[in-house]
Amino acid sequence: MNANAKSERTRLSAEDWEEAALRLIAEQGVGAVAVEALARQLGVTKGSFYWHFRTREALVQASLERWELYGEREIISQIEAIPDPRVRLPELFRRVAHELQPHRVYAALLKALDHPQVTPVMARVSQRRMEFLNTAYREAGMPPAEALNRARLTYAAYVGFLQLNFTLGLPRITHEEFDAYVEHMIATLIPA
Amino acid sequence: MNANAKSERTRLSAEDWEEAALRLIAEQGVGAVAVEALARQLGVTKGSFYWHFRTREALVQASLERWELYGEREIISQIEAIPDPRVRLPELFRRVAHELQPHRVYAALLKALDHPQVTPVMARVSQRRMEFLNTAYREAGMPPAEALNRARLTYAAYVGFLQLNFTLGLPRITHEEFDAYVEHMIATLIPA
DNA sequence: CCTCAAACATACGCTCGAGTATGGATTTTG
DNA sequence: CAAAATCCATACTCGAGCGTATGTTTGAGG
Repeated sequence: MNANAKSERTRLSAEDWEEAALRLIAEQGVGAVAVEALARQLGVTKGSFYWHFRTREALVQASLERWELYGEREIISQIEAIPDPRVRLPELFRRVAHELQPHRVYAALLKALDHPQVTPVMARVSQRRMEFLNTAYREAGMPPAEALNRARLTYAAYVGFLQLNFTLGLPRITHEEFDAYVEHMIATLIPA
Repeated sequence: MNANAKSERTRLSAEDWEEAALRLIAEQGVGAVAVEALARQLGVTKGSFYWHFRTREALVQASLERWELYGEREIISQIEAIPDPRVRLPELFRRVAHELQPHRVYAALLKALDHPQVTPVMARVSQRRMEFLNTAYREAGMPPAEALNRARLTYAAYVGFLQLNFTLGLPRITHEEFDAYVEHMIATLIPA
């Protein structure tokens, strides 16, 4: 798709820095985004960075905005294409469960919720997703008041699972056990 | 119970430093534990600190061990005193929901799960709590395989709620709405 | 091929926080 | 009360990381 880590492209653009920063965020968190470290990883020096960005803060900001803008839509639009509302939620659960890769950034940002640049982004993204769940539950036939709470509960379970499994690696779970867990979630949280 | 923040005790002990560190962790996270900042808060200088601890890492370690050791037992022992297993879980949910203060440290540590000193502590604590939930569900009459998954789901919901509400402050929820949410959790996650 | 702006390198200054060295003050104890 | 142990202050070093200043390369258009 584009240049890899080391010395394929001769000149870099601001977008290259932003994507590299996002990779670093996904792997080591927001705090690990250091200018000189990124420069080494891209095969250049600070001199390059400070041409593209005014400050380190600006890079983080641009990366987060980029993530919020381009890193979402896919799954939601796929789910919205499913005609029967009652099939949507189980399908959503299963797909999210088997594509944990794109959630690496989200999991990393969860650990930086107090960061002033991260907070508003995560507030917007989480809010949107919960509202999506909310309408999905209502369209599946659940009364509004209950649907809202169920959406909150579902999303909390998602967030908690990310934390416990992704970062902590707990519980040590096999592939089959995981599938059983997902089905248990579906049976418990989605009305028949 | 003991000396407060500023200048009541003339001499300090290692425990004083550990408790001060835990307060700081609860309020600003593990990353905010800085030696000189803590010293100012306690009304002394670094010279004092490095008599009690060999390094900053040692303080963090001691604080975490202290938290793991003394900071738990209360709620669990209270719940275990309830005779009827079917009443335990709803009671647990309600008490946990209305005593969010002692969970500040846990919520802060969730944001530092990648920290090498935090990881093992959180793994142990979370594992213990999930096993407690597991047996509670089994004693309430749930089949073992289902009970384990339900325990995972419940604890994930707890963790996720901490993150979304505590740190992010989302969703903006009133006291009454919160109670309704807790009852919804009980109705959804606990078998009749 | 020449030029000029974009893209990068090099070398610096600055701040912040951890850790050390050493001496002074304050208890505790024989 | 003297001495020894405990507790703390002051004054440093040192490395990491951000940002700046200024010179150097590269490549696309005239």
